[in-house]
Amino acid sequence: MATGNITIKELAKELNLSTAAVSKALRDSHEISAATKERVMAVAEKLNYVPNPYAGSLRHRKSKTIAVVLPEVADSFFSLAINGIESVAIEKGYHVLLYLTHESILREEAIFKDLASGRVDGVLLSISSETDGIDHIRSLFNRNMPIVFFDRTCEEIETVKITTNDYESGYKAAEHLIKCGCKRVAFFSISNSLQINNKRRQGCLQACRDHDVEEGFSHLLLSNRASEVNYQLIKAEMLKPDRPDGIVASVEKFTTDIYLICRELGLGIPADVKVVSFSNLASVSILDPALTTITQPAFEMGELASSILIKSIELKSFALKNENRVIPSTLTVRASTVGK
Amino acid sequence: MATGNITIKELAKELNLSTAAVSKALRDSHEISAATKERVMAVAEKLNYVPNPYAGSLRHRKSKTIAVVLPEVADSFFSLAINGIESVAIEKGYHVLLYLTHESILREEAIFKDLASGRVDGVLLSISSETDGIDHIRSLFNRNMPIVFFDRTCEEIETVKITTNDYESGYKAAEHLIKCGCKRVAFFSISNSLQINNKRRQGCLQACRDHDVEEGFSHLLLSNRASEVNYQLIKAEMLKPDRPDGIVASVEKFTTDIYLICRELGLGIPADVKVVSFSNLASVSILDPALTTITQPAFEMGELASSILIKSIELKSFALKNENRVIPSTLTVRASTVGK
DNA sequence: CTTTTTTACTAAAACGTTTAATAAAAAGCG
DNA sequence: CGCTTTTTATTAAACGTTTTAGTAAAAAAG
Repeated sequence: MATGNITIKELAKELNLSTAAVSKALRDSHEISAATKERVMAVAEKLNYVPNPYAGSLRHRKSKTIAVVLPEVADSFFSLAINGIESVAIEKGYHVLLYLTHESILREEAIFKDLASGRVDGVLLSISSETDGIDHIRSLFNRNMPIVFFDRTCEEIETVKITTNDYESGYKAAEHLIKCGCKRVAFFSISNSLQINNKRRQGCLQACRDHDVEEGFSHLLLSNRASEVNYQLIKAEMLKPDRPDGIVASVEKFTTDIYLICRELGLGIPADVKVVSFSNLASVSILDPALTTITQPAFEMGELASSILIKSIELKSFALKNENRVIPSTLTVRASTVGK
Repeated sequence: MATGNITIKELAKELNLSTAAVSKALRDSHEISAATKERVMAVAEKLNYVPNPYAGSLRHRKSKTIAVVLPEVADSFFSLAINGIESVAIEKGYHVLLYLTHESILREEAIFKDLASGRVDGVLLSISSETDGIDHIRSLFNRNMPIVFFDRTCEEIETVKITTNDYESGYKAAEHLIKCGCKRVAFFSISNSLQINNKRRQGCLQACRDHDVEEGFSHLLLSNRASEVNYQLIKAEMLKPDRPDGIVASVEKFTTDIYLICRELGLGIPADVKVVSFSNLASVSILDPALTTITQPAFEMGELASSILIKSIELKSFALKNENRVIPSTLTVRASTVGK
């Protein structure tokens, strides 16, 4: 509502020029003499002229804006990713519209419907854990909207996907547990439909197979919403006679529940249960015990996603290929898997 | 770049109507017959018509968009706040443009200059720790841009400010330490210019005064950028002969360094040093030792800020008063301040 | 059966830009 | 000096909406 803004028309009147001349002068067109340009610039500066972005967008059919569609920003992974995305975007003169699905496919669909309006020039997407159908995504994609996935991808859409090496990370995590002596490895995740979870799970499973502890492998599906429910689910799991002695947590926030439950049940970490979690929290090293983690390159993934998307928007020659760009995660061993 | 979008003109041609009629039908105007409305709706649905937001914004001089200007989204406070902001915004049909200053006043100024374009209808702001001058903010505010502060406010601008009870929280934190036996309370923060820090510091100081340990009070100013620098600064502080025996950390992320340094120096928490931190991390209860915290109502602050801003945008009668809206924080005592 | 009102629509202007087409003046050239 | 080219500007249309003002036809009123 910053009304009363100065417009090109007013500049033109002030300068006794046509609006076209003013517009061209401001964009440093060769059609305008140096003298006139200076006059225009001076007055524009003086009157604090700032061009109306919507007029420009309407004219150009470009908004210099990208949408970032995420499940949530509670997770430290997404926080860091946003920092990366925004850094690149602002540097390239793009604006960032943030949309949160809160893990709801309905919200995701509503957002995608709106995005068909041409509000943005491209979309950065990490799908919700509920998302199974992809019609809403395909529909936008088919309208020639550039879409780049990151982290939580969608295989079916033929575009660039930025991920970390989820299969290998899952494998490494489970293998690490096994090498530390675990026989019953459990994988805790939030979804069966997310590719990212399946890959991690398969990695875990394969590690168990390769080390002959396949029958000990289990998969616990948790909710990404209510924390109390998860507490009970995890507790029930840990009360089973064949409870896991090693846990790979696919989501950072499960860690707190796992630790508290083990404490409640008198299970020692790492003595009775060893835990490794996908996490980007800085505080993992001061947990009790310090947490062994798989750290995703969150910031870098955001940066890469953002820069590829913007490149594809600006260079029509640079089409988005159906391609996986993988930035590896790192396993950092801490006290939750080794030691007394 | 979602070009080739269907427009009202095309609908009009398809329907043998004027664009005006189509526009009115879509907005359910009484000037259009029920029968025609139905025809229009049907065709709009069939052709997947989505109105061009920029055309509408241009016409209405409203964008249905708000800007959220933050230092960073690394902190869990801001993560939660964003969730609150976005929830309210999307519910009221608003879009959220996210801008990060990365604690740089230059970026903040650049962002504010751009916002003068009328790109957004209002601004939600938490200023950078570098911000001392406020010309850029006042300039936009004077152009009648609704601005609502949250968390890191700016007293000088006469508008609504959403904060928590920073003074009391600082007071309570320090008082708690003193009651636990601390004689030398230190306050760790990132800025001397931020109101929020001054209030917390003054709260701490007053608590020390009221309990006759004023001479033990100190204030350590840290950087919000480089973590290594802070590590050294904190370490130096803890190596002093009159090192603090109680720490109030104004920023969540200092905790990791504090814990690690105490460990390195052989200082026990809480035996030798007691720590309380402003923090919204869920994992504080599983730290070693569990961290006593002041928890800010981050989500609620975001919600309130967002809803007040949008209300003021929509109701011209609802002007933004120079008013402090305070949602109290809660002190949660854990092992870092009590126990062996 | 005329006059007035209501209904249902259309034409045109406007929001603030950019740009294609055009024109006038200046400069270059033989 | 005439011709072409270049420079510098203008006019008008366009981007996709909404809205104001206007109008023809139908309905209601008298």
